[in-house]
Amino acid sequence: MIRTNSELLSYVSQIQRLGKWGIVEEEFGPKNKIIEQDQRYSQVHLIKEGIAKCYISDDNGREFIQEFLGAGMEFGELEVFTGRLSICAVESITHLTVFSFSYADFRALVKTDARFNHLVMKALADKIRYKAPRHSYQHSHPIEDNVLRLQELFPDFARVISKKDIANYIGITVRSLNRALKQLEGAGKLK
Amino acid sequence: MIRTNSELLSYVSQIQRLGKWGIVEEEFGPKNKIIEQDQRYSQVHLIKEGIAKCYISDDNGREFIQEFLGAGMEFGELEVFTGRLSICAVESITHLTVFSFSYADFRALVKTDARFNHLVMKALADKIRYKAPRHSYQHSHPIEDNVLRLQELFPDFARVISKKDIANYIGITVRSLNRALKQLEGAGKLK
DNA sequence: CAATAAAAAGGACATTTGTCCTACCCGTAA
DNA sequence: TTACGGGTAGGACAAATGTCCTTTTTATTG
Repeated sequence: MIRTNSELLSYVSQIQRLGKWGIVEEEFGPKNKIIEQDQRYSQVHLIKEGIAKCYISDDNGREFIQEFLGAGMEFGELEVFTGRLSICAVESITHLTVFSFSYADFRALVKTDARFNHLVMKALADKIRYKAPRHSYQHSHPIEDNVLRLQELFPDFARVISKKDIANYIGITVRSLNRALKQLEGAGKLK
Repeated sequence: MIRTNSELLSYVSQIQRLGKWGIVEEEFGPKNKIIEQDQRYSQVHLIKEGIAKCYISDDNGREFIQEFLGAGMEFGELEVFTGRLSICAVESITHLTVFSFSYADFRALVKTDARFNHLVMKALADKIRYKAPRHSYQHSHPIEDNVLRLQELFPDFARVISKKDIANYIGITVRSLNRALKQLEGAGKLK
């Protein structure tokens, strides 16, 4: 449920320690909007520590959470390749420490460092291969199944992530989430 | 709605004409299952001509269409990077002509040809940036809006793609699709 | 051509889910 | 302290959507 990428994180930490590139460390408190939707930026970020959410808001003001990002996950990297505006907003949930690259450095690394290139490519592929089955599952299974699934993947999700975020992640309303939780409690399948 | 990538197609055509790599051309009739879900393969494909669908089937036998693939779209490439089983099945809709690479050649090209590397990276990024807003839109808009949207993106979708596939693409049943179409006809918003 | 299968259309009903609303608890700022 | 906002919880109702089924149309193939 909360995605991570330890291989990428440790490699980037290593690069950063060398000091050859302008990779800086930044800190954010909780509930900090780091990236807004439909904007242009010039930095790529990689989470060193903490949890953030990446979400799309639609015209009706609803939020649809794409991913919860944990250690080693990048964001803002798509735009380097597509040259277009950001599609997701990213907001810290817990306190967050990130590495930040300029587009120029990120591009240069991708071009000259084969291992970095490969890890970034793999990270993109992983984002795709993770998203598809999740949406498919959500679509074709009742809410209760989805909740149980979360519980398996991340036993104490309820203690870290708000109900609202969980609902937006599953793509339902808080009301429906509560109904499902009630249902599961009654059946003794929860907690 | 039907994704394409002319830049990648023309570059691969060019590479193939050089004959330095073992890129072969293959043909498939309509309704041919080229890739099955949860299998291991050793080839990457790129569509030269025709339309295919890429879909996930869930445990209940329902299909959820991820993308309609047109000229220049790759499939089977994720597994080169992730080393895992296929997540989607791919089936031709029309007659299909594809270029096929062995994993070895694909990997070698990614490693040695900077332009190819960049185009593949961009193609991955595009797959991500395309998928997210679509699912978000589908989720938070009534079916009618989704149908109208398809109509805009691809005016005569109904003549090429079956109702079942369209419904599976939007993530609804055929019954609901018919209801929406009826609704729109009545309001004079269709055709 | 006839036979059969697959796709399309839609009625009737049940269920799920969303919308709207009210209430409660808790932490914080005035 | 009091007032307020945010998160949580759940009742009542309406609307959207799925399920199941029947009929018609269109395409395929022996």
